[in-house]
Amino acid sequence: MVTMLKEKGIEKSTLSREEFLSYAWEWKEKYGGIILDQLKKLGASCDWDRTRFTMEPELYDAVQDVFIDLFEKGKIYRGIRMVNWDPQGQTALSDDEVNHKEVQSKLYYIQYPLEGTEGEFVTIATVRPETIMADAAICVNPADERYTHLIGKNAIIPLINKAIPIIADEYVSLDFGTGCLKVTPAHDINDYEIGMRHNLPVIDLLNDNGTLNEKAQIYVGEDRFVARKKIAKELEAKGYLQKTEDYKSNIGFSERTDAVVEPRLSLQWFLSMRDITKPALVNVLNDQIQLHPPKFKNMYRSWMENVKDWCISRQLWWGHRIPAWYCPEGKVAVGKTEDQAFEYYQKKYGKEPVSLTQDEDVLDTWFSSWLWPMSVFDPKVFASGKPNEELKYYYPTNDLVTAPEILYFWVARMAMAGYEYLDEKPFTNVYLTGIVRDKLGRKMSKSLGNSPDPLILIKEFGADAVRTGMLFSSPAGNDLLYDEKLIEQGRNFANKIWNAFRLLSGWEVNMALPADASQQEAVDWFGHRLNAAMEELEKAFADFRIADALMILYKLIWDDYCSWYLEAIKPFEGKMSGEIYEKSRVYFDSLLRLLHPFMPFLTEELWHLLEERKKGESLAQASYPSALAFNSEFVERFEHSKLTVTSVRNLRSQVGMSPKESLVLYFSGKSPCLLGIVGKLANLSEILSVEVAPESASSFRIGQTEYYLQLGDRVNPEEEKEKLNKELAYQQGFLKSVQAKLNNERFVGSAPAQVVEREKAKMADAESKIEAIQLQLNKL
RNA sequence: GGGCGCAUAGCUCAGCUGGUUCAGAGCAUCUGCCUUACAAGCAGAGGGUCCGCGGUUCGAACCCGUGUGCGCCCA
Repeated sequence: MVTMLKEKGIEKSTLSREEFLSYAWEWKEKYGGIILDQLKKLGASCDWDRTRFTMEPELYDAVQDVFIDLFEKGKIYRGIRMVNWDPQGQTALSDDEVNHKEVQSKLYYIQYPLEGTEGEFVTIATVRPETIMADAAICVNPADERYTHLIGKNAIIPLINKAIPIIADEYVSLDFGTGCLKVTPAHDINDYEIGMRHNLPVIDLLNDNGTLNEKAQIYVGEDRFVARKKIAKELEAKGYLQKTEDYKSNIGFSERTDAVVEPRLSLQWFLSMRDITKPALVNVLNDQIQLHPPKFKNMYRSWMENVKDWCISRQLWWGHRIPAWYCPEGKVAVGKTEDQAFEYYQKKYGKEPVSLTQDEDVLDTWFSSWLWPMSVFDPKVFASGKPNEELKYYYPTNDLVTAPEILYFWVARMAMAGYEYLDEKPFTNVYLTGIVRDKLGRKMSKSLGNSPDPLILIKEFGADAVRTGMLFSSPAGNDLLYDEKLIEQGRNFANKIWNAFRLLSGWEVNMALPADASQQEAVDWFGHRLNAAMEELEKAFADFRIADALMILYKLIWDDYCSWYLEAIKPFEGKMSGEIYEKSRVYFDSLLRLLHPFMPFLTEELWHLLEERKKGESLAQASYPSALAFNSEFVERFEHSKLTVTSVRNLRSQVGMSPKESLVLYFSGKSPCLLGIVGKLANLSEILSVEVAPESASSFRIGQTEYYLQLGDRVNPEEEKEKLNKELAYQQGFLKSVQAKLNNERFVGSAPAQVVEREKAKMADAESKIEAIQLQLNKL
């Protein structure tokens, strides 16, 4: 907004409030639309008919209703607070309008004589000697033994010879400067707080334009920086200046005028937080409201337990104007309009005001946002006290998704407002996302130029790729590091799914053709696998582990469905069994449904290509599948089969044998392998059970089963021996460590029986493996 | 200065109340493949002092203490 004005060559200071607001609305129309457009392009599934804006008349009214209500309840009051004052622009600045720079300045060590002594003094260190005339006390840490004897005595401010007390307060740091702090309540917020604790007077010695006023007694009318030099000089001349030191300090400069910002006490509006925070804290601690991830609970608590009253007034134009009015004698009336305020005044003070002027300030932006869960449905509820049907239906909502940085500003305050006005939480779950950073971990910022334009990314990679790319790297509550590689991964995933569909839809189907062994096994297995994955998925969603949920689907689709399932059912040549084809389509349909929340565009498109849908039917509204019971033993058999296939492939590639050359696989005893699939995917002509290991065979072991392949003279017996010896050594070492455990009486005595049993099983397993390896070795 | 949190593979992170061969995933890397869905791909492989030190325990990535390095909030 400020940038837009600058581009138009307009200085904010030349505008009236009304003119400024009309520009602000213009900006809002333009950029508010862009944000919504980006969300739509990303495929955000929102109720677009319900977009609302806190500056709409109805919501504006709601904010004022709440201010007036809380004022009448006595929860809103006026109090003193430091604001950033720009003496050149003669205006208060918001924190955003202050630039902090590190500046080389001087630390002055000034001696304050002790009252009633000759030549005794305390020394304080300050960067602002021009404010000594406003000092209200000298403060030391009560634990500082150097000064304990001085507490309760008086010191004399040099040049004006005024006595001030020496007090003790824990705030003072023992190692900064001399350990003595001059307390100047009007010119420093910490000093102000010390002053409040010790009932010290507040002496403001500056005029609006930064010159000294008559309370300074000396150098009246001089600019603060001129006065600083002159006072330092006079202190030195009169022997009060012990020394000066170079000192780096952080100083605020006005963004508008570049003047050094003066901290200044001013009257501001506050909301008392003592009572209103209570239900908002209790109900997070007792999990009525759950934070995800829960590590934020601690932070939330420490903040809520130490919360200070909320300063709700802001020295800005854009925002909800404070509905407070003042008569010339300073009495306050509240009202949304001058007429209402007039009435209020009459009622409260029993007379008519001479005139009323509205407070110039606006309310903190969170003072409207905290009403959002209610005001968006029923802006009148704060005045009426009776929720309408919509609010009753939607409140409280399930989940709030937001950034952890506004957990305090927004989330906590929505909870406060909710309990205050409806006596009910606004939401059950709060999912805290991370901030997007670049891959170097820096925040995205315009000045660094490291923030990508989402619309350009969407154009280049597709919205689904951008969504999944971001989600791959977003564990709850952690920052997500933006890296284009992740978006590429998302795109590749989308591409993979598209190609799976091409394969599926390209088959020539023969409805009469029965399934072969591999196809039948694959169909049976994938049914179980799918449900197992869905169970995991449901758990991940329930725990708000969104990146994990995506990864479960990524692996289910890419590895299980594409790499294993489709390869297992793929006909070598010729036609596809109708039965298998139908089942595969049903599986694909389920996968599309499951993936839809992550990749809405691609899945919607394929879902319609997969079969003719009814008019108006949409995957976005189709039911989401839920897990059914499955046979985990079957899933494990397949895992065993996978390992078998991989081992065969690996042995082949180790000896440089082409995957096209078929082999015979032998195994001893029993094998849980799905023989059809293993035969097909490992390219085996036969799989045979044998009593004794075949001659000159290479072997591998999966679980309890020993497998053999005759790879002929491609295998170097020496290498094979070495491999077996290595394996043997490992197993023997392992056996030894297990035996050591089991021989340890203290282990057997104190570990749970289950754990001991497991160790025994491990021992037996290792023993049988060693036996098998030795048999192998003997053969060689 | 006060408070909260983090440190595990080259990178981003899982690892539930301490106990299976527990050290894992994805990406990246390396090797071999243009195998009629996909080279934006396929098939394999390697890779870690679980930040250092000390303690508790039969047993520690996990619990306690301490040091170091980072991040955030408040001042």
